Amino acid sequence: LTGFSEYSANLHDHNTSLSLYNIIRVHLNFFHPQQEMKETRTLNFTAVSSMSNGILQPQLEVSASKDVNVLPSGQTAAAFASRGHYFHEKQSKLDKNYKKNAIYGGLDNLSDAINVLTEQHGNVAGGDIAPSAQDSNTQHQHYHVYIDTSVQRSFHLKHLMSSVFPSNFSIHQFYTTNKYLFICDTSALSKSSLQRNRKYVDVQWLHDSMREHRLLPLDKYALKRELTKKRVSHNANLNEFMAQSRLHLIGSWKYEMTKIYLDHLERAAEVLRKGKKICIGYDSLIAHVDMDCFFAMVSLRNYPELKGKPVAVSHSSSGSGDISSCNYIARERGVKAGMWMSSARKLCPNLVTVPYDFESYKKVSHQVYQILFRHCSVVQIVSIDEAYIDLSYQCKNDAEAMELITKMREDIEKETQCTASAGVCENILLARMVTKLSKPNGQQFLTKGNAISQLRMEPVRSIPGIGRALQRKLKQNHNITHIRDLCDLSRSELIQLFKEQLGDMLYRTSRGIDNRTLDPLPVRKSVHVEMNYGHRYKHHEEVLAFFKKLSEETSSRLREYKVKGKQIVLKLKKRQQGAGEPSKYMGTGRVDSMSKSESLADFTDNAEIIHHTLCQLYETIDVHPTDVRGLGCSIQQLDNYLCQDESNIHHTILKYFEKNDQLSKRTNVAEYHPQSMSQMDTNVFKQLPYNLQQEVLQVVKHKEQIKKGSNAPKTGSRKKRKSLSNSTSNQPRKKQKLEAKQYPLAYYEKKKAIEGGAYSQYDAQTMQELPSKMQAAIVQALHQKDILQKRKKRIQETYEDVNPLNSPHGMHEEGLCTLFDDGTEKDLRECRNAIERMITSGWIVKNASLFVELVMQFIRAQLADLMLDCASSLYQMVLEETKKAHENTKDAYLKDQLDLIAQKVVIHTRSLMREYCLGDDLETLS
DNA sequence: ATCCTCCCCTAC
DNA sequence: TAAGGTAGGGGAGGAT
Ligand SMILES: Nc1ccn([C@H]2C[C@H](O)[C@@H](COP(=O)(O)OP(=O)(O)OP(=O)(O)O)O2)c(=O)n1
Ligand SMILES: [Mg+2]
Ligand SMILES: [Mg+2]
Repeated sequence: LTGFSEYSANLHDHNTSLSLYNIIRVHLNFFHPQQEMKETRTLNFTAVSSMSNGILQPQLEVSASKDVNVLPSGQTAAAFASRGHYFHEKQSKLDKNYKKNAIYGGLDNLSDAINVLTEQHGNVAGGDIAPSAQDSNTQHQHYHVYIDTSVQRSFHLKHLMSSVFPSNFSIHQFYTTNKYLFICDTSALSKSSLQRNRKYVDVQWLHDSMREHRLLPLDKYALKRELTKKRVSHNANLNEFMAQSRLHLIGSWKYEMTKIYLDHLERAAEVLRKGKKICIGYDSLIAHVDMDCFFAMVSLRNYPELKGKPVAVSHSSSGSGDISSCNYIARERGVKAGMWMSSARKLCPNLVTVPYDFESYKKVSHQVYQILFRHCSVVQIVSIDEAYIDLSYQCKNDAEAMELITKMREDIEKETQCTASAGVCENILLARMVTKLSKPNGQQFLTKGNAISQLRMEPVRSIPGIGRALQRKLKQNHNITHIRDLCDLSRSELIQLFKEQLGDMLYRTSRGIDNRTLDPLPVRKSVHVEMNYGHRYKHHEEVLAFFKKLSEETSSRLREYKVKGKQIVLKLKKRQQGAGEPSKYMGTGRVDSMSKSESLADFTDNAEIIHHTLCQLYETIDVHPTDVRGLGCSIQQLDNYLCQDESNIHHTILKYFEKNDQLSKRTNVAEYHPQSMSQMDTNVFKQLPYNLQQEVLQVVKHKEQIKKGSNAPKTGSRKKRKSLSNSTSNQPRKKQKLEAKQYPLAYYEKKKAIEGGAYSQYDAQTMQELPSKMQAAIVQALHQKDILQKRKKRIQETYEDVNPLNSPHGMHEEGLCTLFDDGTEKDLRECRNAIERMITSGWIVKNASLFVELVMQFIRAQLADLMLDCASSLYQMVLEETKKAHENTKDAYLKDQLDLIAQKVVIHTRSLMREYCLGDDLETLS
């Protein structure tokens, strides 16, 4: 202390040093009144007040047995250096309001470190309390107390002193928040700076305590109740909310990581594309790695003393705070993620809560992925704490796979002090389910058969894809609770009960069938920003003000992700009729969710446009501002999605104009932006000849009228909408004008009639009016678009619809898939086998049209890629196989079906050939 | 038959 | 007090 006072003299900010001196004395007296301080140790701390370079590190001869925090001095120095004349100003400011400048951290006891949180509003203080990045000049800064984790471990901050609390000052990162005591100068207390869960005490308490050499009782110094009284409404702020939201973190992490590890993931995709598996005896070897109770484990590293106790991660230690994750001791008592603290407490009264440590979650996640990428080439990022690995490309057998997994799990534990579990099996689905069986801190390889037999006993809920609702539906309607119950039903029975899609899903998952490949490079299809928390408004203006923030956030994310979108969706949650204030603090309670969307003419990432659209959409929703419980914005139809192909289509038309220079007159009518223009590209529109523009506009206006007639009284709820649209349906309907007469383009007409799809979006009359060259250009564009759509679908169907037919008979979809995936390296024999088995298994009888569709898609794909010989082989093969089967069977029905199939294939192929201008003769194909 | 809009479900 | 987000799959029902 003596040493300290000497240093004090060196501190320009005398008050800071004095206060430091005082608070340390208080603690010395209180915690160690008799203790002799013979030993001298060094306690470093930083006080940011210096004129020289912003940093002083006075040494204080008091006890500090553990390492103490040294603030990132580089940062501070830089911050101050950049300000130049700043210090002169600061000096006078400090002189003027000397009491108002400091926020100090105190000591819990002397063996703990001290973090000194100095500074007033608006300036960086040694990295400890920092305004979040952006607007450092404005009033509205966000402060986060940041404490280095190495310190946090042994650091219990007990007292925070300040005369000035930033309005959104938060100390959530500390061990437990409700112990804090804020020592404030009442005069400086602003209403907005109060945090209702804390006790506030006048600064006089400190002075008196020092005089008496002991900590005095607090009651007398407690600040008046009206000052600490709660504010009526809080209205969470979007940025602050996102900073605290665990769901925001885990929801945005996948694409964040994808961006960071793009190189690795591209290489992974390349390996998959080459398809050179080296595993023997298995179709695939897939590993799934998932961290054990991730948030809980990471947070617990800061509290080694809590080992062995039931621990949950939550913002609050009671009430309606969500549990994000909990350790396995707590799970034994039934505590689960997503549960509220109050219910968890009932199950487990001695549950301990630890606060979130978002930075560490991100850091550990990185460490884990670095380990995975270090050892593996094909990794798919699933979430903040899990990944799939395709080991088929680097392990010959399961033993090698497990050896690699062991190594990686060891590395993970060594480098992060957190454990992971892993499952290895023959496909993605089973790998994931085996992981669950192996938790916590375990690993396992199971053959497909073993995995399935073990999983039979698990509840249906353990199947990924079966959640709350489906579990309930299965139980209530069919008394199905376990996977084995699903296995008792055949595929056709399941499809009968649950329709094609769901029935098939249940069939496949219950049997452990899954032939998806890893997808390491996901393409974003939408961008969402949502906040369903903290909305309590009185006036529409407040809602609109939130839209401002919302659209800014959305726009900034779009720009960050480098995408623009065409469709803007407003999402709104409205208090349900009769629902009172929800039991979750600032929560939504019972609500009706609704959404409204608008399609723009152009791709946008512009905040104003988004804001404007949101406000417009909001007007169409009938809601009182007091009932708004959740607001969100989502952007769809992004320009990264199929963008190349779509721009090609545009280019086709634009090129036409460029080449032929037929841009005679132009108009400015493009300023007219009704909804129905959304399907058009304004750039193209602007370049159209004048008369054509007029014509297009006419059609557009007509559409508008129709829309208005039927659209006006819509509301959000499905029931209402239904009845309303019934009541409007007797109004005169469109049809009359769009009735087609005769199209000059027989080709186009036929396409539209037969194909629908891309072709049906265009108005025949308009087409008719176009110059013939342009017609040709458009038809070409339509054709391209059509192929694209088909191809997209084809990809989906290959994996979803083909699967069922291989089901109990083994994995013979491979044949079709190889042919489809890579026409040049096809194995026709396998393909032939696949077809043969489709026929012999009887599948083909029930799915004749699907089969034809499938075959035609493959042929079309080959033709589109100009793989004529490939198309020809497939065409012939199908005919041969059906013929062969026809001869070999006595089943008349099957014969009929086979005939039909062959016929259809011939017809479709012929029309395909015409489409590709390959002539009429099927022999030319060969 | 397919598109479009709105909605529900699921995983983390 | 508390921070109930994000993204994708898929279905219903009306429109085209
Ligand atoms: N409802 C949920 C589910 C998950 N998470 C977060 C916390 C989890 O730690 C993390 C990872 O989710 P997991 O499903 O992998 O769960 P854990 O890792 O916590 O436990 P397990 O050992 O079962 O994987 O995501 C969350 O905040 N809220
Ligand atoms: Mg986990
Ligand atoms: Mg996980």
